[in-house]
Amino acid sequence: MLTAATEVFGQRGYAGTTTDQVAIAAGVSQPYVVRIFGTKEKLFLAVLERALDTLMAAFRRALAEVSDIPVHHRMGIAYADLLTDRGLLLSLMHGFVLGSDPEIGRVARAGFLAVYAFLKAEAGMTSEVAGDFLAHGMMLNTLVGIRMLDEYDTNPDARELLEISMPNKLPMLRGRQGSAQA
Amino acid sequence: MLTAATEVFGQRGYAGTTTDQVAIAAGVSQPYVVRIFGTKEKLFLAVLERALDTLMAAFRRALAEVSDIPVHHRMGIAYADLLTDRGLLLSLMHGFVLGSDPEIGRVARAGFLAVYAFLKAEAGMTSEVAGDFLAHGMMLNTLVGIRMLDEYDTNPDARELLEISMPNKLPMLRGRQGSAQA
DNA sequence: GTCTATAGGATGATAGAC
DNA sequence: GTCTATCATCCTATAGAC
Repeated sequence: MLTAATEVFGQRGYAGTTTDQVAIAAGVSQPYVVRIFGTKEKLFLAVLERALDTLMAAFRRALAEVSDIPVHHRMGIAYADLLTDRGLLLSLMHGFVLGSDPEIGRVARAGFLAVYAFLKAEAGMTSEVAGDFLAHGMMLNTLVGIRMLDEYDTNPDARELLEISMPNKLPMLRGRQGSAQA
Repeated sequence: MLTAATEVFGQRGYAGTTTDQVAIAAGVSQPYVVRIFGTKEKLFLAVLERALDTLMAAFRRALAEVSDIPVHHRMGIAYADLLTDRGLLLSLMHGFVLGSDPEIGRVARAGFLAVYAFLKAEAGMTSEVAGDFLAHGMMLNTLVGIRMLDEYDTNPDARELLEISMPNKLPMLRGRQGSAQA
């Protein structure tokens, strides 16, 4: 049910999603969704928290890996791999731009800062490198959210932008165009 | 009325904004807002188009300037200056993550690609530099949307992140904390 | 645990007066 | 041009049965 909610919220945003859409995606009744999570807002907060936990776990795993690929690059791959968890990065992104909402904003800021702190303290990045890393993460989120993949075949600039922003990830993503989306 | 709508949409997003909130912000009646723009969606599209026009105009102006500051840097300043137009960058950002909506997605993708094309063709950036430029733009949008400024005084990481991402812009922004937001 | 039925409130849009 | 009144729909949440 959380994963179903993640997918729908990722696609339509917090306000744009109805508890009924989540219920249908999860194969349960609408009142049951509300019964389990209390309110729609609590459901979204649960989605955000699971997304942040998943993200941090992926980063820790990438950091612990023994490999000759530089840490910085491994973390980028780990981030892009999260695209397979449909709606996860986009739900986060929707949370990030809703900072004006008291509860959502609090969780979003705390999560964002936790990632930044992790990149510096544990992954050993400088402030500048961590900032660049996050910037490219936000770019990737945006490209997915804006569905730039839809223009891959028809617009050379779109293709170029995608290839710059997520090399190695495109074959996987292009295999599932048209459907729900990441 | 468009500027009022821009501010509200920037803060609450497309679905999270009611035509009544826009009407109040503009000092008119709710039916009048609908009467003028036809539908809420058309209103949002008008906001997006104005934002994109304003953005491109700012870039062209920065490009035409005679200065010893490198073009690349001038464009960054021009972008950050758009923060004074409340809600403009955030309305754009909300549009960007709604790529799944047929109409909004179409306008958002076209606008994003137009900016990318401009950066390469007219500002003379390489694909990589243009990609980096856009990435940092998305980062700035995110930091504003998440209201990272609210943590400036209490969280050293937040402060650091803001200073990395928008040097020279903080004094201006900090002068209007707590109110609506950019 | 999960459903059906439904209340209660908001919201986008229309009609029509001034 | 702009408003008041209002409808119809949608949506979150609750009540209560199985």
